[in-house]
Amino acid sequence: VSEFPSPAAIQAWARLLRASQRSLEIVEERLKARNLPPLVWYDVLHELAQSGEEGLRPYELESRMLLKQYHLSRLLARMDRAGAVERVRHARDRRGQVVRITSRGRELRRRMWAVYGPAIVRLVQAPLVEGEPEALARLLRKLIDGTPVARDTRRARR
Amino acid sequence: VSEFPSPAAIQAWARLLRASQRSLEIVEERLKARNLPPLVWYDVLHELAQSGEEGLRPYELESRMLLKQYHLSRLLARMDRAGAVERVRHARDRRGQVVRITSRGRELRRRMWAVYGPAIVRLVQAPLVEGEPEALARLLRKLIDGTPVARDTRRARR
DNA sequence: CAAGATTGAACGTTCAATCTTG
DNA sequence: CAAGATTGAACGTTCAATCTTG
Repeated sequence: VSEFPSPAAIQAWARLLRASQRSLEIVEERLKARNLPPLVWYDVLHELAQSGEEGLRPYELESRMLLKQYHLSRLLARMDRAGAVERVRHARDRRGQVVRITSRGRELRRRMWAVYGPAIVRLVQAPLVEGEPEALARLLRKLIDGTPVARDTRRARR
Repeated sequence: VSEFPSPAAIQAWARLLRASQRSLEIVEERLKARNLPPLVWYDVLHELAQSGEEGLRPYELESRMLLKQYHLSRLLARMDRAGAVERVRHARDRRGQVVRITSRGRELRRRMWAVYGPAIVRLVQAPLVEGEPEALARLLRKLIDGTPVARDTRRARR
C-alpha cells in the first residue's frame, strides 16, 4: 500500500467533506431563518435532556460531544445567559459543577427539532432508497472506529 | 413518509457528522504540528495550481469551494501576505482581479500534501476493504446530488 | 501536582454596509 | 441598479495562562 491515497479514497474523502459541509450549512441556515440558535446547542440540550434531573458534568459533555474544555465553557455561558441551561456547584467535588436543562431549554430543543428533523429527512432519508441509510451508516462506522481518538497534544506543545 | 426521520436516517446523519468532524480535526492537528496552515489553504492552492498561468477569479474560487465572498476575501488576503498567492487587477473587467499561485505557494502545497495524503490513507483507505471506498463515494454522491445548492438568502434578509 | 473549569488576548468568521466599475 | 470585492464591528474560537479544589 502506498503512502498516498488511491483515487477512490480521495473521491470518498472529498465527498465526505462536501456532503457534511453542505448539509450542515443548510441546517444552520434553516435554524437561523427561524431565529433559533446553532446546531451545537441542540446536541447539548439533547444530552442534557437524556441525563434527566441529575444533569451532567461539563467534562462528561466534553467527551460525548468531542468539544474542547474552553469551547464548552464559553458555550455553556451563552446557553446559561439565554436561560436554556442552569449550572450549579457540585455538592461533593467543589472544583466542578453540574449542568441541567431548564424548562426553557426543553422548549427550545422542541422548537429546534421541528426544523432539524425535517432537514435530516430531506438531506439523508429522501435521497436514499431502502437499505441505503443502513449501508451508509455501516461504512461511516468503519471510518469512525478505524480512527483512534485524537491524541492529547498538550504534552507535545509544552 | 413521516416529516421526522427514521432511526436509520438519524444514525447515518450522526455518523456523517462525527466521521467528518473527527477526520478534519485529525488532519488539522497534523498540519498544525508541522507549522503548516489550515486545510482550506490546500484547497485554494489546489484549485489555483490546476488553473495554471491564467489563475482564477475570486468568484470562481467561491463557487468551486462553496465559500462566501467575504470569507474568501479575507482568506486570500492572508495567503497573499504569506506569499502563497498573488492578486492582480483584471485587465478587462476592472472591478475584479485574478488570483494566481506563486512558486512559494506550489512549494507550500507540496509540503501540505506530504501530510494530507497519508492522513487520507489512514482515515479513509485503511479502515475500508476493496470496493468500499467506491460504495461510500456512491452513497455520499446521492446525498450531495439530492441536496439542492443552498438558496441565496439575501433577498429574504432585505 | 492533577483535575475541573475559566479567561485575556489573538485570531478567524459573519453580518451588514460600503466601495468601484460595468 | 448589478456584479465583484472589501471592510468595520460584533461575535465565536483558540491558545496559553490562570484559578480553585482534590
